[in-house]
Amino acid sequence: MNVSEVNELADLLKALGEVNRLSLVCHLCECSTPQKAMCLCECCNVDASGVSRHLKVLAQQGIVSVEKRGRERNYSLNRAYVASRLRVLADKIELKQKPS
Amino acid sequence: MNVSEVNELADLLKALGEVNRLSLVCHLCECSTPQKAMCLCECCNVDASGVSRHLKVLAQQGIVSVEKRGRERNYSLNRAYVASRLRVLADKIELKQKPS
DNA sequence: TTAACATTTGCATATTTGCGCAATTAAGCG
DNA sequence: CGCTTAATTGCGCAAATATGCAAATGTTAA
Repeated sequence: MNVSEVNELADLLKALGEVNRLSLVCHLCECSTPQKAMCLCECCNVDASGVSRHLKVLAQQGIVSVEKRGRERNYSLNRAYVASRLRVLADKIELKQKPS
Repeated sequence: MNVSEVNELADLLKALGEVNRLSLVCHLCECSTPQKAMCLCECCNVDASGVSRHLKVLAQQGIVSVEKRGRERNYSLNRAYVASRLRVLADKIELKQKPS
């Protein structure tokens, strides 16, 4: 794992490693349909602008996807991507990584 | 997943989500034997005190274990623990969590 | 066009975090 | 006992981060 890979992974983990952002992720995790940002305000202790900023960070890391619908935006969790990144690290740590 | 579980997990991810700490983890990952802290200085761009502090954070989160040997301390990665925590999250995200 | 609504952005602030340096503790060795 | 080495801790600083409020943006609907 080279330097830039470590950097990228650290960015992903850092994005997940903030309580309110992780709360957002966990909330989205339990939703089968994309969620409005306003609706997501309830699951963490920040106002709308804070949620907006957190969701932006999550989107930049590819953790969530945004879909514009009129004046609202619907967010959904990129389940496969996030899970795969976490498993790659878990496998590496347990020396189970696939041969390259 | 309740509030305190989210908090704990966020702390773990935050500990992993810093480049130098993740570098330390990745380095330890490739070592079959415990490593001296001094030896670990080389894999990240901080001095001994910085490494010490980073290792402390990792130890507090249970990511690494310390073993005193005379005046030096040997660190090793808690592979099973870290991997399992990452997989639990991955499973949750992909809706594959075990029934409780 | 005006009003209402959803979201984002600018700004100021408070807190956290990472860092190096120097001092300190702790252990081995002459 | 001094001297060296390994590691930690206190301190101060700079940079990053999270937050709320208010203003701005964009969109729908009356």
